[in-house]
Amino acid sequence: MIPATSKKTAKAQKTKEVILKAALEQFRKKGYGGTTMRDIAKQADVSVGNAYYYFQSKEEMILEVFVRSQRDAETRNRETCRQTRSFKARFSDLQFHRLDLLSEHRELFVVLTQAGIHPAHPLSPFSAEMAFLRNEATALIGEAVESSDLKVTSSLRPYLPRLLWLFNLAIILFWSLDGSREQKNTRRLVELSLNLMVPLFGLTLLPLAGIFNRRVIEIHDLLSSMIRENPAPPTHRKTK
Amino acid sequence: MIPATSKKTAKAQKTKEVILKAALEQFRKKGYGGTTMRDIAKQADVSVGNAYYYFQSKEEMILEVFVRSQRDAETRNRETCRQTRSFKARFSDLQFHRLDLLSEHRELFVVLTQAGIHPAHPLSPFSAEMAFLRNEATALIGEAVESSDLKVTSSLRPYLPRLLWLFNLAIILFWSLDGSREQKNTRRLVELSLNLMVPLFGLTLLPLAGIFNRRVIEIHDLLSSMIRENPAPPTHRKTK
DNA sequence: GTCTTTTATTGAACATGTTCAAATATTTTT
DNA sequence: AAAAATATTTGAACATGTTCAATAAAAGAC
Repeated sequence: MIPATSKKTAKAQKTKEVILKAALEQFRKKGYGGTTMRDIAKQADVSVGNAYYYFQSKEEMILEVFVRSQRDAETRNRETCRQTRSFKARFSDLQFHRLDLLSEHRELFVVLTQAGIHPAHPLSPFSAEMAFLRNEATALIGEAVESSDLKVTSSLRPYLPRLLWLFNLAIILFWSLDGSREQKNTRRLVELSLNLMVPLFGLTLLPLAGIFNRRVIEIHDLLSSMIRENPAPPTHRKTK
Repeated sequence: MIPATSKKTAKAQKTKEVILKAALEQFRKKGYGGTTMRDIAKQADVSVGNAYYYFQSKEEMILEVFVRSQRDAETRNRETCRQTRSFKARFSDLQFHRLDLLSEHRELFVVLTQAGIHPAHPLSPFSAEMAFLRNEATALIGEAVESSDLKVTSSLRPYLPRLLWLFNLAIILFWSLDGSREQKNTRRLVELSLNLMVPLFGLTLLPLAGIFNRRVIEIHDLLSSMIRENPAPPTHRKTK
């Protein structure tokens, strides 16, 4: 969980929980845009100001959902990794376990994405504030790649986790907009993309592929320059 | 231009112009977020309500800028096409002519992108309302590909304009966030991407590439399913 | 147990995008 | 040119995310 206003009273922690639950219920019932902070406060039986004591903004409530699902996906994915060495299986599982968990809140991720477009926005997946989440996610992907059957040149290998994480972001965006039944289209997109990517990774082993590989790395670096690394690792405080 | 409230008085047209100019000046001076509708109205010396008579929302003012640049890029790109058959040259030019024109308003496109995330939003590049712009842009790319030196299998060729248009969107997003001097990074990204893509397109001619090509087409179709085609061409009305 | 400091809670006030009914100006009809 | 119809303009009112000074509750110090 977010390490902001945490180790206070136990009661406070509970209030936060109540507010979050109220928010989610309202979101589900009336959609994010249709829910006002006053609605949420009323449902949680607290004042509007109190909600702002626990959440920096309406948007930030969404984040909380995401963070929790990340933790959940983590333990679950380790299991899957034990069961199969297939990269495709591992990676799909990683995607879909979480997405299935969150399927009721798909709409919320559109909002999160909108905010996140701007790398400096606290909720952006590229922001310094999100560094911890990003690193967790990237590491998880790294684990999935590590001992898998994926064939790829070793020069590219260190960059894979982050590249796949970026891909992951794109998938989440697509998913959040995917109105097809049970998000069939997202499943299809992941499947198709992997079918395209995995063999291409295999081709990076060819001697002539060197020039391509280098370019992929350069693109990786360029995209990575959007990421704001976490400046202060130990003390967690209000990151306003 | 947008075919909404148009063929009215000449004076009205002028007022719209005045308001738009005022808006842009304020945006440049104080940023999009820092500018209020009241600021704009004051600067344009009209009432707030009047601004809303011409623009459906604050966001829509941004669009107007984009639409105008598109027209401009169009004539200019035709020229370039006459001068070179190199696909890379043509495509880069297409990108950068427009982006250079708009470089003062880079920030605005972040806002546009945020809105556009949702395909149903009127300002989304995927929306029905934007169909005309999208089609213009896609057609322009089509022209650039047509008689160029690009080597690519014929089965993929019909899909290129739209695929490249999607790529184009990604570039614009990157550009709008690119703080490097004179957007050097965006230039680099386009260059690197083309260097990666163009040879890959060449590879689609190989006999073994068929399966890849088919997958690319399937991905294309999937992504295209996000696009809302224009349903009612003639009568334009409030699309709230 | 009382005093002090910290944490939690409140609701009214604020900022700002947007709407709307009414007023004014312009164009069209007769 | 008067009347009718239509287009433009206004500013006050509205909705809603957010802030803030004041208050209450809890925890800690003594």
